[in-house]
Amino acid sequence: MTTLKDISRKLSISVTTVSRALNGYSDVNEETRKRIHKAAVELNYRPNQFARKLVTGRSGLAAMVLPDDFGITTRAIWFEILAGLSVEFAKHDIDFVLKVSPTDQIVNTYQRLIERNAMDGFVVIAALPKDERVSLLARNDVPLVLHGRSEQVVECPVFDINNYEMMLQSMQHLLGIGHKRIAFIGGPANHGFMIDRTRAYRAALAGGGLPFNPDYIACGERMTEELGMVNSIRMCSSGGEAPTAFVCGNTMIAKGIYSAMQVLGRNIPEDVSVVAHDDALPEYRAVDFRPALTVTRAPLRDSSRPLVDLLVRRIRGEAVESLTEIQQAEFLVRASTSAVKSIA
Amino acid sequence: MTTLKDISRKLSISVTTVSRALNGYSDVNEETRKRIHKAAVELNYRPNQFARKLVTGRSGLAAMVLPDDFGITTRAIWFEILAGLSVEFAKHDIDFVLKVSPTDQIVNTYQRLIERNAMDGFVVIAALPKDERVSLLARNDVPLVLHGRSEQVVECPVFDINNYEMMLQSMQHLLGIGHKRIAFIGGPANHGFMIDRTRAYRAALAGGGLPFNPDYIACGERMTEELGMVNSIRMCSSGGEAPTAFVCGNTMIAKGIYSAMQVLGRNIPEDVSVVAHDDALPEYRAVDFRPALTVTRAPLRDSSRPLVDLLVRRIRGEAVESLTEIQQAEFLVRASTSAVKSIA
DNA sequence: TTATTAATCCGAAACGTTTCGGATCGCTTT
DNA sequence: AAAGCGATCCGAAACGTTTCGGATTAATAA
Repeated sequence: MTTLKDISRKLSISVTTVSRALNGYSDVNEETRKRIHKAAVELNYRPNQFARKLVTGRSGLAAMVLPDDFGITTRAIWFEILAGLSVEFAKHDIDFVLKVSPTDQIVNTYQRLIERNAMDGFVVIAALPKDERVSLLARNDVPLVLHGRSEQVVECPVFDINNYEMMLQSMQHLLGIGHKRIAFIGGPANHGFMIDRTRAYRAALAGGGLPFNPDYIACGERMTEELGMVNSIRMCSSGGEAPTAFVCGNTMIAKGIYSAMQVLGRNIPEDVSVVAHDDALPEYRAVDFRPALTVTRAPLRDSSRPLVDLLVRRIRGEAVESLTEIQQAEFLVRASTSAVKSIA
Repeated sequence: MTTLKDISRKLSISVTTVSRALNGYSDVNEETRKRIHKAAVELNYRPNQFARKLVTGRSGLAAMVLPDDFGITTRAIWFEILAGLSVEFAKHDIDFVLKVSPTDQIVNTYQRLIERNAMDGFVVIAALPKDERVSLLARNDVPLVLHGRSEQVVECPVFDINNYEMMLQSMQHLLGIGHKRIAFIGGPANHGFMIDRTRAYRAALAGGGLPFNPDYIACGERMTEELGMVNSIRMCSSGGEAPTAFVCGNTMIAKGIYSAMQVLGRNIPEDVSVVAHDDALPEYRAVDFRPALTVTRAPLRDSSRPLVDLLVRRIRGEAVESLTEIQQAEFLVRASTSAVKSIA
């Protein structure tokens, strides 16, 4: 543990100057700066972040709070996000702390964390339209970055993918090849991204002169294979006409639909087309589906960097107005979609 | 942000006494202690852990370093572990920081973390017989707790499950109902737990007077469905006699075997018995297998508490000798195992 | 020559704790 | 009456930074 004082002593230079040299202030001679840097590496100096925090207020810690029932989707996804955040924060010399809390205690957990005043910032995932976490943090003036747009007007950086246009694109593809009965199996109805996608779904139907059929839309808290399976089976086997195409909130849902169609003896894409949004989870690779899955693709891993960058810039004090980033998903047509057969 | 000084001022009591009262020292009058506690909650006092760290050396931070290729198994498992650790550490007022690092940089990452001197301790998972991480940490005298026994004699707390006896139990069950050709599909050969299980596998065979057939044992870096699938198919379709029973390193491998047996047209348990070790991952529930899977069960989630407890006790300075804990797995016989048919 | 200025440097205070080494006071022993 | 003791309290230093407000020197401008 070498300290500023050690360097100071060794070089007979004041602690002040050593500190200023190391922090790149302009009022230190270039030559002494070099000596100081040299001594610093020789002595293997590492600034004590706790001492620094005491005076600057910055701790070099950022956190994320997760519900212990894992919400929206599966563990694998969360891990993907966590891993990405950890490495991105590391690039900024920030340690990433993970808090897991009972779902009904999430807000309390935030409250305690805010009081302790140890975190430089938070990343908040899966924004709800009115998000209590967000308002709590914003009210206490602690930096946060939001994944997904929240309806409430808050002063905080936001990262999101273009859910609306993404969905529009999928729909227009299907409409363009003649589909008239298109179902949408999505996620939790109250989440921002689902609201956007639903809006786009309805807009696309309207644009194509098609009616909105409430039986053709399914929501669910957890976007799993099961959700895709049970809902697609239900839609295909209820009295009315079955959909000729499905749009899925993610690839797991699509996987469920694939299984369901196999059970029902319908072929993809001859009988049913399938499109999904692809977060690029390594465990559900769209190209490995048989037939390969047509998707809008926006790798979840790619969201870590913008999230962290935005948060860091907010912590550094940049104006919030400039801190919004929307990622465009790419549209990849593969073998799971084809023109509708006119026999319908 | 209220500080000791605020309480001190409000009560006209020295900062020293306030500090000592709050920390439970005996040299403060019971009545003043009460006044101080009252004022502390009124002012919503939260000790500044950074100031504290400066003088005590304890930061209230513990970390785990993971490889970015996730090693041994799937993301879901890691998340299970992380979540458990986070909530257990929280009970001790310790923040859990997650570091993800390129696999070939793991040791460097530890090195830097040690130099920065910011973590009170580390939890190290999946011990190798000679584990560089462990020796590095131990050499620098930083507290760690080990999951899985390491061969090298280090002074550090260890938590593990009884891999050897567990395996013995599975084998004896199979031997007891008449199986003579028992295969073992495990995990990465160099890991401690795999070594223990392999030893038990061979010991059980020897105990039953059976030969060790190297074709009947399969290792693999990642304990996935695929591993179970390809190896069981290979074993069943090579020239010699097929195994009548499989012991699996985890339930994912078992799942792979189930699929493989279906493909090969063999029935479980009529043609083939299957036993697995069950970490109790919510996504692979042994009771939901068809037929339900016989297992040795030791929920991974249950390991968080002992791990954290051991580490905290080590940090507090308890003698390392007392800090070893071995969890006994329970053996649950279900429908996937039955007496061997004599037709073989 | 003297006043300004630019380039360097530094002392001391501050951040919020903990802890060492007493100090005070009233009682009990000798 | 002096000494000793237990119960309470406290001042000041220390932990390792950053930063405010100068101080010093030499060169430049008046």
